[in-house]
Amino acid sequence: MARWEGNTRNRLEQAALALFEEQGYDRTTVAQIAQRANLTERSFYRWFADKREVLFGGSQELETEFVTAIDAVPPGTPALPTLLAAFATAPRVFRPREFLLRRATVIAANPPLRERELIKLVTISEALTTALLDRGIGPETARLATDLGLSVLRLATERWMAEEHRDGKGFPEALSTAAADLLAVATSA
Amino acid sequence: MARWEGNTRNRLEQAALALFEEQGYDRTTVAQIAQRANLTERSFYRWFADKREVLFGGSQELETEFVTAIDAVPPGTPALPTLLAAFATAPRVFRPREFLLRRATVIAANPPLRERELIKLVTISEALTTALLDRGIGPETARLATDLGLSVLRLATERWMAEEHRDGKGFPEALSTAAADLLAVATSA
DNA sequence: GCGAGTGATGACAGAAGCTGTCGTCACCGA
DNA sequence: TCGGTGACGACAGCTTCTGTCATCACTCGC
Repeated sequence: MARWEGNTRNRLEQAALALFEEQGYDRTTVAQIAQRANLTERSFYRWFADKREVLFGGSQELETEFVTAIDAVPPGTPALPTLLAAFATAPRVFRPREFLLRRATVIAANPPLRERELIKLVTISEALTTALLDRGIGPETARLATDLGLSVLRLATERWMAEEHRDGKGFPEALSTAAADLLAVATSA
Repeated sequence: MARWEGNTRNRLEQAALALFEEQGYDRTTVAQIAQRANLTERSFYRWFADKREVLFGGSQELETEFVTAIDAVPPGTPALPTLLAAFATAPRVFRPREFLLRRATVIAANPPLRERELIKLVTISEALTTALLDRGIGPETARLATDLGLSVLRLATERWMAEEHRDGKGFPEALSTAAADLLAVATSA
């Protein structure tokens, strides 16, 4: 095996994504992933806790990014506006868009990967709630605001992805629009 | 092995929950569960797709219950009120409360089980959205309303569980209160 | 009653996921 | 130049999950 090539983690991620696309998630063995990255199966598990985790490396960074953005919002801002302001700033999207799309396709097609994605989302959700707590917002309010914020974020992102866009242009507007739509649904009693 | 005892599925569920409590989820093997239920490991997999699934047998019934309740709401009712009305009626809670509490404790302590719980929730969420769609509600509105409704349901349930209660008394009120709190957070821009 | 069909089960084999352990080798600092 | 450190390979082994086939209990039609 060719050792010390560097970039080990990224090599494994790329190999895994490619193989999942080529032959499907469940018909791909960890040994195959490792082999394509010039490693052994055992080494794969030194970089990732399990086979699913190889597609979720950026989760931690995203969480940090969001929390940092929240901390940068002017004090005294209400909970939901705080989250929306943070969302508008944060998405510098670390990974190339193409990678994210390929990744999303693979995840959507495989229940085990969807499960992992959901728990990553919950983890981020809990981090957001905690960040709001640190700003003096009450627990239940923080929790509700997080639910609302993530709902808005998803709708805005879906609409955003459906159109042609460059950079982050227009994303804050998409957030505002989605927030207004949510409010309309909430008040149409 | 003692065959044909009947109630096989339930025997496996009870054995699994007990063992998870006694020695933890990951230190319990499927073979042990099967043995306590007077079965072999292979038979376990004839009743449940995998080790996690043994704790989520009632998920399908709950989904059906909710969807049925939605269909019973008067036509023309807005999306969110429809969901809340359905939630207020549906929780006849099939399983004994004690079982649900033990189950919740085990799930909360084990990430693999949390993952499974999340995807079950998403499945129910999708069913709710579809049920709203069938009532002529637009896709995005249905989705937003489902997000809102589940957020309200969770808050109401948490508060509900924290107090002393008999039957379903007061649960509709808890839903109303939670909905009002959500609205307050949504509008406090 | 009695034989064929049906369904649940046991027994066995085996692939793949995941972990523990130990020795090896490249790199780094003193 | 030498010992420490960290990444890696090589095994061994347990567990999860699946495929396959024989067996046994129950049912239904005759």
